[in-house]
Amino acid sequence: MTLNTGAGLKRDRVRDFLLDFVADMKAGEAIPSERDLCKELGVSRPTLRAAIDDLVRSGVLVREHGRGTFTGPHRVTQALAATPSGSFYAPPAEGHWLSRILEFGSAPAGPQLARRLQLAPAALVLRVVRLRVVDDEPMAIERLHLPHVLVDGLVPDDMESGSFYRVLRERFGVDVRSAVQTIEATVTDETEAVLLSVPEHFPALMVERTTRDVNGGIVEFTRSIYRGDRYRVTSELHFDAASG
Amino acid sequence: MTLNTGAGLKRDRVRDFLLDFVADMKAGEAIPSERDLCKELGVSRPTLRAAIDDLVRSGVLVREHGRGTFTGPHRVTQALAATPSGSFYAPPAEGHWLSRILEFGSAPAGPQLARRLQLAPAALVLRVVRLRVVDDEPMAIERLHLPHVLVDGLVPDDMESGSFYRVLRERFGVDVRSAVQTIEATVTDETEAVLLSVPEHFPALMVERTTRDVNGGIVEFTRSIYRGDRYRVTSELHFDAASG
DNA sequence: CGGATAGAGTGGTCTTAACCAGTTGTGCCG
DNA sequence: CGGCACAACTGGTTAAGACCACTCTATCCG
Repeated sequence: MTLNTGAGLKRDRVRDFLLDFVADMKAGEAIPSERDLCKELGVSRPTLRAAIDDLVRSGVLVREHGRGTFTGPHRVTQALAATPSGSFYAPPAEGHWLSRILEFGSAPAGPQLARRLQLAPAALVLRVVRLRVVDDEPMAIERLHLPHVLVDGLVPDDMESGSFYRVLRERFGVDVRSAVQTIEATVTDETEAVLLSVPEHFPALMVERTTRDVNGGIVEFTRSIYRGDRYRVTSELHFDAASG
Repeated sequence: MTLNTGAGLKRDRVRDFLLDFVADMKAGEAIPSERDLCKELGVSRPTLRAAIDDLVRSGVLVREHGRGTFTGPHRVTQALAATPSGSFYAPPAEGHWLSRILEFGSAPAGPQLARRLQLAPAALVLRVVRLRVVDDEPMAIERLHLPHVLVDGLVPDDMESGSFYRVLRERFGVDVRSAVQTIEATVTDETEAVLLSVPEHFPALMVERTTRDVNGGIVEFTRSIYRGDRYRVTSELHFDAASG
């Protein structure tokens, strides 16, 4: 029982260790006590607890005061799914999706993007604008921004079809782990209306997403506009006893 | 500068203090440094940071390494993920929330609602329409529907302030466990526009939520309209190795 | 005068060390 | 034999301090 070699935050290494540890267990089984795990792994209890907190938040583990910590009921956690596809990230099952690349090129990040991607303002950023089309009907405009160093050699073809995240993993060794996503209501402006074939000021969802890899590094910042009449977001929430 | 009297967790008292503190500030303004706040409030840095963590998760504050901690963009941000403290059901953190009850009464479910609530069409359903107001500004219209048998004796006052879900638990023994939520883009109709003090056809989010208790029984079905300029939804996604 | 640099201040991470609060099993006492 | 109390777990909260990484600014040197 030992941690991986010293890359990244200790808390994340502990979390990953626990993920492996839990992988072979049945649902509802108890893991060792926090104090035991601290001794085994050679970390302090706050660090260990921070790692467990992550896994509790994502539903992998469940704590019970005075009894112990147990593996969660359902093992795979997919917190948020978007119709019609099922997932924001998996290639949609329903309909025939295509992407039309409208823009593809690198430029210095500038102050705003630098902040979003946690890069130096002068660092190169790959900017891709693509129109997503389902069954010949325009569905969304995605504006992706990725640190150029991560994806040197990426070509427009890579983004025309299939899973972009698979390309990232297999060709560039970038392993997407988590994302924070913000959704808000908006209406289309003139350009967006034309691209999406809807009237100007048509209801739409603006989705901003920041994606991170296994080490917590930022992989992409994306701002997308989805047609309001064709797109909805579904999510499932879970609470523990303490929730007010 | 001092904390409230000693009820509840210190971390939560610090968080509430910061909420009050931040209430009078403009968007993007800096709060005092962590070390200064510790001295002022007489708490340790881990405790102070735990409180700030909550507010960062719910979008009230934004941290910038090496620069400081700042108030978030002036919007109400609601975390979709259920976090230990800033849950979906707690009144959102920023500003002073009130409810104005517009409608409150029971009637037979009818075919549509019966299906949503899994009741007989003749079963009584409590219907509540309330306008949610933040800092004197209308924010959302909520239309709640609950099986009447679950909440017999509920009065409008119960929904004017505080946590409705706490009332459910403490007074009616209903223990909320999970919810499925759907978000889509829309624009306000005439009635909604008047209530929300925005123009007709203004961008808005429609949120439908079905809530279940610990036994899987349906507790409520709610359809709400939120002002698009003041409301956003944030969620955190996690993937395991298999995600493509 | 301008650019490099050192220092002060910021948040970020981790450790050690208590003590509090539930749960459970065991053993004593009635 | 049965019930109650205590002891030994469990997770929950807070403290105090050290050190790292990043940002900004003011000063010094060319």
